[in-house]
Amino acid sequence: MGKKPRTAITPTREENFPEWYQQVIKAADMAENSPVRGCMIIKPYGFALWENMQGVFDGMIKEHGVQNAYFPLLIPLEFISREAEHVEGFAKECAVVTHHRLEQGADGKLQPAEAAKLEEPYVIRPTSETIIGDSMARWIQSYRDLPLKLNQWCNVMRWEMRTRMFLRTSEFLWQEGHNAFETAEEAREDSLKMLEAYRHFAEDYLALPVITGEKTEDERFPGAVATYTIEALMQDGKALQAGTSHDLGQNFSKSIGIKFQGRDGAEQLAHTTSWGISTRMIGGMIMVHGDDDGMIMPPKVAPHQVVILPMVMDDNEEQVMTYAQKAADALKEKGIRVLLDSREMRTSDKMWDAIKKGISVRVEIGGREAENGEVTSVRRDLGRESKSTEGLDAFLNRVELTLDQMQADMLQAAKAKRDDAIKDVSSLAELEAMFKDGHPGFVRIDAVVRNDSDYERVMKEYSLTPRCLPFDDAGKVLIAKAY
RNA sequence: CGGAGUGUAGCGCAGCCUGGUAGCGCAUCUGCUUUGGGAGCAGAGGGUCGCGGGUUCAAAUCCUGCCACUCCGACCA
Repeated sequence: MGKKPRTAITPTREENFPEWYQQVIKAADMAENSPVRGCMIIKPYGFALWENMQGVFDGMIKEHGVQNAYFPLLIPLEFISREAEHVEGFAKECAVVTHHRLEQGADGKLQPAEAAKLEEPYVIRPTSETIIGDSMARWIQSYRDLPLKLNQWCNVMRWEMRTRMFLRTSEFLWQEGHNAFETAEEAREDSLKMLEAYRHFAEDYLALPVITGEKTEDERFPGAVATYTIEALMQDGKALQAGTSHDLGQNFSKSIGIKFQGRDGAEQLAHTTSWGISTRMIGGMIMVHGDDDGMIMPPKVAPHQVVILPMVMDDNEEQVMTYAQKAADALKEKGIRVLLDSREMRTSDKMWDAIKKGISVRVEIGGREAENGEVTSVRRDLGRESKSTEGLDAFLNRVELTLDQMQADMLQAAKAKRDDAIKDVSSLAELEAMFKDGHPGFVRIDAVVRNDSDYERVMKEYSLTPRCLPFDDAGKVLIAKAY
């Protein structure tokens, strides 16, 4: 068999990172472009990943006392205009619904019916602060109604100029949490708590190392008092904002009227927060974990944690399949998400399919294994070097450990790469030289650099943005190119 | 919205400069042989060449208008 070392994905990351990214998504069968500009079709394998992510995070927020609810897709135009900065921030990317009926035009083609023009247009939600706030204003009467913590899993739409699958699409899936509190301290604390939930989720489930910090004023969410972020670093050296939480102070309460009677009997405005993560995180996982053979799924959220490939010959099909089924059942019994790949395909094709999809552990079962009660397994992140054969029971006993180890190793590897790509500099000139030299990654510098008269020029020239004021390095700012 | 590029079979591309029967690789289907890291041979199916005008006996090819997508910027999760 021809076995020249070939990568499953062309081009390689080195050759053309953006193209590699697209090809990984295609090869793993996660998503494809849609007939609608800027939107994507999430295919079953990609959606399975999202569902697992949802499942984990949904559990986490419920432990924080958050309740799920659902608010409408359409928002009255007037709602959006309530908060001044909010309008400013979103007006230019809102899709607007203006009619409620179609009719045949003179040319026989369907068109919006003039007679069915809406008096007040609706906006397709770019985010739901205003419409949820409207409900909160009615639901909250007394300090006894607080805190109120709501979340919804939904789609939102922002008319983006330039889209990229998962990273930036006009329509995307996310969760948006909206909490209301009695005091400013509680709201501030809450926004930091939700950020910590994001960090925990990203690092301990997606194996994405992130830096937590606060956004600078210019990067703040429209209408927020403070915006907090988790920033991840992709393999090409660009940063990705993977989740944000906002302390909205009383800005939205004031403009929407979320008032309550306080303990002293006086009327007060609630303090609110909002926080969200989206399908964008999937893009981050691809760009942090993927290699030149495709996706690598962190075991904790992998759609399939183990794939079993039966190596069937003409004379042993029944024996091998029976044994493979037994192994699959035993794994399922342990709560492992296992896929027995019994499709009628060449085994080598199934193998590459499993590799490109990034299935965490691959198990090969052929005549030898069936005969001896063994399994042969390989970890996706380590490749064929990690191939080993052992008794089925021994494998079953350690499989959870193996998955945990892989999860930990993936985070560790990503962290090492990330830390390597953070450079400290002490002047703007040094920073400029760094990026002029093509530095891939973060540069850490005294936050006062932002007062430098030449700061704007340098940032613009190298398309840099301040990613955050990291909590772990007071007085510093992290600067990088970003998605 | 600027700059660049690409639209030809499911996917990736050649053909265009110099107009003349629409091709290649992979995938698909059939048969046989194979089978532990991308199998071999033989055969088969599959196309309004992005869309509309124009030039011409003749257009994937030349002219022209439009559309879509991708990349790089500006904007943003």
